[in-house]
Amino acid sequence: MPKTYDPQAFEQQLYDWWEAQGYFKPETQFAKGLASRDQKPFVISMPPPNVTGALHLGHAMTAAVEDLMIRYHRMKGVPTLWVPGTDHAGIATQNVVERQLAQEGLTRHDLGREKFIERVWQWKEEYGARITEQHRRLGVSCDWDRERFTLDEGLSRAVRTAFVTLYKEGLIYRGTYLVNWCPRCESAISDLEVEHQEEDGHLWYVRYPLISDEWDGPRAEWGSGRWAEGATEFIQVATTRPETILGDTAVAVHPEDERYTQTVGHVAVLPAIGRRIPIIADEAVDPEFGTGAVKVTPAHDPTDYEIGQRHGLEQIDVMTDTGKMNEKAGPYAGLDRFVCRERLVADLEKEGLLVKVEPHRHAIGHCQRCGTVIEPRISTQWFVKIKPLAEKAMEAVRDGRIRIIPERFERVYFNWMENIRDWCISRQLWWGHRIPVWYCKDCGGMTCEITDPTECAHCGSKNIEQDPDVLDTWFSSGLWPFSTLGWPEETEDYKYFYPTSVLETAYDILFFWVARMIMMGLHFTDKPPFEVVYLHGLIRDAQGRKMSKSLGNALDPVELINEYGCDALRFTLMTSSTPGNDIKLDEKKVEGARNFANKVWNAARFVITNLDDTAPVAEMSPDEPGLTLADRWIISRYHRLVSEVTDMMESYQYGEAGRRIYEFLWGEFCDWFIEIAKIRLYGEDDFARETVRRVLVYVLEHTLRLLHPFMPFVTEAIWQQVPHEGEALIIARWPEPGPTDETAEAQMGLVQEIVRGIRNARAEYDVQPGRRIAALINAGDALDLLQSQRDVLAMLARLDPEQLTIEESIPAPKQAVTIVAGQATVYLPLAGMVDLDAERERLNKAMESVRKDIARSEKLLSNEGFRNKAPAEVIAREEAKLAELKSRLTRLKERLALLG
RNA sequence: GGGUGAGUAGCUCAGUUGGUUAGAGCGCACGGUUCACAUCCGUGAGGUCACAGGUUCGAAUCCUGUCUCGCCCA
Repeated sequence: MPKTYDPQAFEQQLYDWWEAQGYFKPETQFAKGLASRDQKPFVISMPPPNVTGALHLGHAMTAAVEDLMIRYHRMKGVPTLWVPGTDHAGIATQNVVERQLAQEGLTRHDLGREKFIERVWQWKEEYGARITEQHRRLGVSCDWDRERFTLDEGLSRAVRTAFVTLYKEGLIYRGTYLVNWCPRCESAISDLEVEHQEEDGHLWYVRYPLISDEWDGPRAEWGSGRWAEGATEFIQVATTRPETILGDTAVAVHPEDERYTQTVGHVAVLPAIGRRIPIIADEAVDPEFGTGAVKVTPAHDPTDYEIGQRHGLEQIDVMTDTGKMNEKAGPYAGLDRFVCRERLVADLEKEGLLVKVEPHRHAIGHCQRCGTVIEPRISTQWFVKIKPLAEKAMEAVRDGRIRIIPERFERVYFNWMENIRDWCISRQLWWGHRIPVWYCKDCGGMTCEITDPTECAHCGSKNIEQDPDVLDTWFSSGLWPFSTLGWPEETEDYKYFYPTSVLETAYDILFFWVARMIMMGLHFTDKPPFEVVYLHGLIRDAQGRKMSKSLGNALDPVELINEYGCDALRFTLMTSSTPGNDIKLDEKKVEGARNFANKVWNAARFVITNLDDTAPVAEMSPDEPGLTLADRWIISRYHRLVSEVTDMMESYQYGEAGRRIYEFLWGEFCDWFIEIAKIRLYGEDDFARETVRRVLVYVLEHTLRLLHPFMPFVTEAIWQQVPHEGEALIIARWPEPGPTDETAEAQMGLVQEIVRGIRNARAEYDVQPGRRIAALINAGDALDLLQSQRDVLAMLARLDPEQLTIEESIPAPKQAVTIVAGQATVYLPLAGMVDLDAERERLNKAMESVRKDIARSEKLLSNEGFRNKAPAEVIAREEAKLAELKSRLTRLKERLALLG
């Protein structure tokens, strides 16, 4: 093994080998007898990354968590399947390809629908392959033979089936409603795809002239400055979007607003357009806002839309698909909506109709994909009637058939589900699943079928045309857990692997994706699509900002892997947070994880180079004869680790599990056990040497198994070199907890305390690091124990074995440093180095701290309530602690007295 | 406006049924070329667990309120 850990040297190679061996496939488990078909499988559908570009750290996070779950279950001997795939990502992908075209000076219209789609497929082939390659670098052990793409034939059939079914059930309908329109994407989008941002805007106060006995309407041209000449009465409204004035069809006030009681029923003249619009009363108006009178634009505002519905107002869409003003906008037709805003405001001012402008902060909706300001707009679209689906979806979580981790997200889920609104699923795009509805040009009927119809279902006319629109990407993603397994066909995979086990993803797509999968899954398969939803947090930069390309703070997972190795990245992602919490990723952490990998690498190198045909060690117990204290201790600690880590894995505490393994390997196995092992490895006793080798092999080989789901590559690479049974760590069995030895753990604790005490004293007294010093150990009850650990103490504390005295009771030498450790008292006669004053001060400080602890402990123990109510175990522990402290204090006192 | 998360060492974070002296990594200080590892080893400093009440024998942990920051929804 090379001296330094170099992940580049083996990661790729190991991955190829694993894949070639078929280890990622459940069939291999069956073939090798590692699992059987009678068992309930563990299944994850991988959230399909968009084929828009490259993977980011969020994908790395998903990969790390899911691969950990998959590897853990595979090692547990459970049939395990992880289905990978990619998403066509309608708007996003169409956008990137359009951007690419724009660089060639082309638009998608220049190419035409067919050519454009070809172009997007080219993109998909290129980037889909790249994503797959990157996924492999992340070490994902998914079944690539089952890889799917949302536009695959099978998945397209699933989409068709789903649509047609919902259509025939009356849960999909077409209608003209107010939708969110993105003028840049030239498409409707769903409520979820609108991102609201607080922004500084303005509130324009405008007055509309009222028709009266004195004034029956404008006599001059708009823009002449005399348009409202002669008008005597006005109603004042306030708006944040003046351009929508052009589509106003009423002015509304609150019915109980006395200021306007007289005005209701009058008629106003709409500026610029000259349309006569009524003053109406409606409960929805907030009398506190602005002037208490609001302009009503049913075609461009959600509230106004509803008011319009109640009052039968005309809906006038004044814009085009691209956000320009249309012919309904009168003099402003052809202008961009924001240019129109400026012009109109200027003209209103000129006509004396602009009363004032106030700064105003409000939330503005933006397109999630391109950032363009959303225009609420009347449009004919397809919708899913969602309430019936949502009811069932809530029930599944409420009754525990689906569990969300962390649990708090269940409330978020309910909250959203309860207030859910119909889902607009049609998109005016070219890239995606075409809506399977054909319109008859003769009878006007709609034909909706799974297979393309050739004639109208109503009149038999051949003169039919398919709806040009495509479906929201999330409509197909919603079917993912079952469509990837073959649904609507009753395939073997579908029957065996569905429903899946865990759906793991970032919490930001809980609504977009998870909720929809639950709704669709329950509706179409009658089963919850998964049992557990595990949500991880978002990756942020070291300053806590969301990583983004525009900020330039996005770390590329592949670059990190190149620099630190995949294992380091994955270990960092797994151990840096708890479920549902965001991670501020600092490259320093990745470096630390890389160092850990290096540590494990070198520990293994040490073990391996010190073996001599040592056989694999399947089992070991602390009570096996011939073991030393250190052996019993490390075996016991290891068994405890297995038990704790397994519990944590079962309860989704992966981060904590990873940290425990880290602490064990570095802080116990390397820092203590390996050091102690050297005594026997470098000694003359063959039996002792062979024993310690066996312990080293046993603990190392099995701890690698625990670490494997966190750091798959380095563990496999090492494991292959360590004596073991079986062909690969990836399919090795997860260890079972074995017996522990509390006595050994306690005794080793004393040894460690003594060693630390001596090291501390050496450091404080500036003893040369290499110098072997004398020590007198007053062992008390621990005499046998400490005598048996002479070599260990001498080695770890750098004591001179010739001058190491361990007795039950030793009179203290005057010129010595005193260390009180557990039942033992250690004297270091550092000739000529001990400053008596300094030593007195040291002892006094120690006494002070002990006295404080004694006081606290005594107070607690003398408390009636504590004695009566605390568990006996806690009381006993406290009593033991107090006794220990008292003995410690006595010894410190004696020592101080001796110093005079 | 509603909901929700966070506030623990200089920084980033652990701390899952309330129970020893609240931990880690990084950073910092001091010291180290011993044959696994300087991607390392040893030692150390550093915290009134945001604040105020409450429940309890006992609270970082449970409850109430307040403040600051973030996110989601409207």
